[in-house]
Amino acid sequence: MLVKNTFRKEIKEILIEAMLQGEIEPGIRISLPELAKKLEVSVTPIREALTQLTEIGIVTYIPNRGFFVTELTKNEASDIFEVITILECKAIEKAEYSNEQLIELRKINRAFEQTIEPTQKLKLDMEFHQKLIENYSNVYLKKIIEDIRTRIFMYEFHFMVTQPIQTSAEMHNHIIDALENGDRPKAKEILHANWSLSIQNILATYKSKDLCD
Amino acid sequence: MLVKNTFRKEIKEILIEAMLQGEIEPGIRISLPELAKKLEVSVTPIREALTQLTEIGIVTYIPNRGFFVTELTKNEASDIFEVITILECKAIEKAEYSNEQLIELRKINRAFEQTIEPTQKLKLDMEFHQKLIENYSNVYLKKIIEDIRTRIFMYEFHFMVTQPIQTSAEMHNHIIDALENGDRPKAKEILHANWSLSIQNILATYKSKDLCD
DNA sequence: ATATAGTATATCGTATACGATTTTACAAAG
DNA sequence: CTTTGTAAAATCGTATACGATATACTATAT
Repeated sequence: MLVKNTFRKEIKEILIEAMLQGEIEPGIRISLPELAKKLEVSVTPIREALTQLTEIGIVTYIPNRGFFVTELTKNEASDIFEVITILECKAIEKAEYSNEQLIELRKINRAFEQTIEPTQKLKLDMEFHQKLIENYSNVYLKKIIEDIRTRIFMYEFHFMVTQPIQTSAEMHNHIIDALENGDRPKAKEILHANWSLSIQNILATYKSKDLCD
Repeated sequence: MLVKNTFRKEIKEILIEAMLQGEIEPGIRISLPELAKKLEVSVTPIREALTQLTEIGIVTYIPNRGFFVTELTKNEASDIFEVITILECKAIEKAEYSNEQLIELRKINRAFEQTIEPTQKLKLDMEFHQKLIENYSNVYLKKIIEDIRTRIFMYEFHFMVTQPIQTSAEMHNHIIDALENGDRPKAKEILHANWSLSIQNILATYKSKDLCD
């Protein structure tokens, strides 16, 4: 089943994908024996993968109790929102955008706008953001963004946060417009609002579900 | 020997401290059997700690060969410089500074200015930066800064980078002045220059030692 | 009926074992 | 002397074992 690369690497990827698919939800404890059985490996590489994921915050470790998928507190929501916003704004400030890329961005956004299936929608939203900073050279910065983005999308999926999609797709279009016009400040401003919208929607859903403070 | 907490957590801390002390230097392979012997534990928690450290970039993993302390490439130097600068600038833009804190900052900086012992000097430089953003509430952002700062100081130690200390201490003082005067843009500008100085010194030392491109 | 204590079970965190891979050492050939 | 090939040793990555801890369940006391 698990071949090539270390199991640890593969398991990490599987876990992240499972979180993005809603198979593993925030708050739950990840059962090492169950996962080991499911993946047909021992708990050793699973533990190693999970300890890695604690480092980026998507998994929380509690001694003697195990690994839990991190729930989002209001404080942390604003914390990560702040970080992703300034870093992604820095990225679009400095990235290069060819015509091909802008066309590709519009294409993704059109698909995003037109899809109604929630999982697909989230995937396209994520894809848009990935494409947006694809050409930015700072690998380190992109990794941080990637980690945060994964978490945000996981929470959106978890709560089936339904963004006002026209608003979000419109924002994406305005970002692309601004980039096309070379108006980086404008693009940043809209991107800031776009992430703000995401986080606010998550927090609004929290309030209605009274889950986590 | 290792009691309380998980071994993994303690080992991670020990490893980071050893890197900051120059006992484990960039580029070397971390021998699991040797470390296990030295710390009187099995390799299991060591591996777990090391896999965590790969996630923040301070350790690099190569399949079947093991864990290495990450060497600094020129690209990565500018990558992490960019990230720490924007994040630390954001932190001082938003942090609160009491009189007590400004006094404490000056105190640390005075010690930094007056010390000649390289290890102690680096520690004080690090302490200054820690105190600088201590009151900023964004825990997530502070962790990212902490991780990067650890790496930078490790490289400074590794190359015994001797900053023009009067310049650096002066910059610190100007930052404090600006904060005292409520001039956050000014403080940010000087902080930016301060980190730029650090990174440039590291890169200059690289060039003279022709180690890593 | 509820609370507490004791026991059984499941899981966690680490140690040890073992096959796979890499590194090192040494011998043979050019 | 240098290069190549082979064997031995060391290490890596994962599986398994086991004592420690947490959780679940049962019995007893109030």
